[in-house]
Amino acid sequence: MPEEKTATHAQRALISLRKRILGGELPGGTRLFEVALAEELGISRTPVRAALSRLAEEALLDRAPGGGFVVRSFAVADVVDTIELRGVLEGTAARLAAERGVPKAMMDVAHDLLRQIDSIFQREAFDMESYSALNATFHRHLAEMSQSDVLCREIERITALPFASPSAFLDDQSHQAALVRTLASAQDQHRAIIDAIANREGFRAESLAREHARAARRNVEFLLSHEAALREGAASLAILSV
Amino acid sequence: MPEEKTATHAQRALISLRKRILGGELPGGTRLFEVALAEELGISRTPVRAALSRLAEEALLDRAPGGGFVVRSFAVADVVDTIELRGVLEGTAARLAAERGVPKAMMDVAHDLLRQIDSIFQREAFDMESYSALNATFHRHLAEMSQSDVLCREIERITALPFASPSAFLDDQSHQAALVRTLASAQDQHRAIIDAIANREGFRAESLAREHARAARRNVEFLLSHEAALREGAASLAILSV
DNA sequence: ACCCCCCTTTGTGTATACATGGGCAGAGTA
DNA sequence: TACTCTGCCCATGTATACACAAAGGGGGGT
Repeated sequence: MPEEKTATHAQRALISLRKRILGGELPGGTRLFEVALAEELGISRTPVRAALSRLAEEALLDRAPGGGFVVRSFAVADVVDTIELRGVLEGTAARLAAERGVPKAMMDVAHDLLRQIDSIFQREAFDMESYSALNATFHRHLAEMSQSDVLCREIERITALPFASPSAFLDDQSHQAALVRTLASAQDQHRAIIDAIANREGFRAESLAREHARAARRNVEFLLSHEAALREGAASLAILSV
Repeated sequence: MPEEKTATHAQRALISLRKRILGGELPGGTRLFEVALAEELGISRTPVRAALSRLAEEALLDRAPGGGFVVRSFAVADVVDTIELRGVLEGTAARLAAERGVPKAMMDVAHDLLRQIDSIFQREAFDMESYSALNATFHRHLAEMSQSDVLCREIERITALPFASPSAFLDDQSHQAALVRTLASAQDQHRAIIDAIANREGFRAESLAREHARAARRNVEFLLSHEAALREGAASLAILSV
């Protein structure tokens, strides 16, 4: 077997359960029982509890009133609201960056990331994997430019939800061709946000970052409007309850 | 004080540890050891672990890289940023409420809360405890008017931090007299926010809610500018690292 | 026939013993 | 003196046994 498995049982359980929740195999509302999971995974209850507890931190599980854990339900409205929230938070990061000013070194990194993303568009075959990675890095860097640990932390937290990540629907195989066309304009927005920050235009930076998140929202709504066919290919949406 | 010890050891440990962290008795950066805490509390490691895990969910503890927990450090900048963040989130709630429209029943509750707060100002002796409670209720209701579970959840999460709560510095004994004067204008802002929502003025509602949070920020900055004397009385600030 | 009580089942809470692994100190050597 | 290697120690990881509380079902009483 691929001996890659991480050290502790708790970590393996965490990874395994997370995958099953995100994959929709454990639908929202499912009560998770320690004993059952322990037997299933061939480990004792203790590491299972540890894993469940961490999944609750990740907001994938809710604690049931009398103890125990329940898989959190995500409706379509929740996905939309979460993306909206990411837009608001990234907008705040952009505004704070503009208002507070960004050290030159950090600004250089931002421009470098912009250039790297540009270069992807210039190759013949579009390398979605590289774009997705660079896009994630750019967004992480944008958060850091706010120079607010608190804000970074919350953005990271929200972004950890699979459907709310800035690169959420890029890996989905179903509609890449249609998607690539929209990425060029996303990159224009990236550039505009950095420009606004450089010019200390807080309001403009915030507005642009919010609008940028709307692209992800349109993406979700597009995927969901085409029911089964496209939705099958959208792994990030497997978690949806309805 | 009705000594209402809850059922389980884990809950008692949670409460005890939370109090000690918030009270500054366990300063930021302190590593918490399971065995030591277990002995200290006279219980076994298992419930201690459970309590630590929940404190990590509450963002009062960080998980150390190699396992274990460390008390989170809050600098002044973090307090300011957290309050700013609350303003942003409540602003978003207010905007969404305005954009999406609020059911009449909910709007009635909001107006009723406004009236109840008004009535506090009309008594001779200002009842800070009642004001504090009503203020918290009003802010919770404002979040709910957004009709977004995701947003409510995040607001509640941020608001759980002692210094970020809308009623954070109201209970502090030291400067109540000076404080009461500002509360009347806070109530004006409450009214304006609800008015904006009723008129479906999203931008105005958002701006007002943000500005409203700035009052809390000014409060912190005032308390901190008067060093020891006032800060002693501000229990919410005991957690501060510096 | 209905209701109440008890007993069993099931799930989490807790204690404890043992495993494991990383870091540090001390000794031995170049 | 500096460096490294070894072994101990401490903190967390894991398994397991037992405790306890809640819910459900069956049996007996009225």
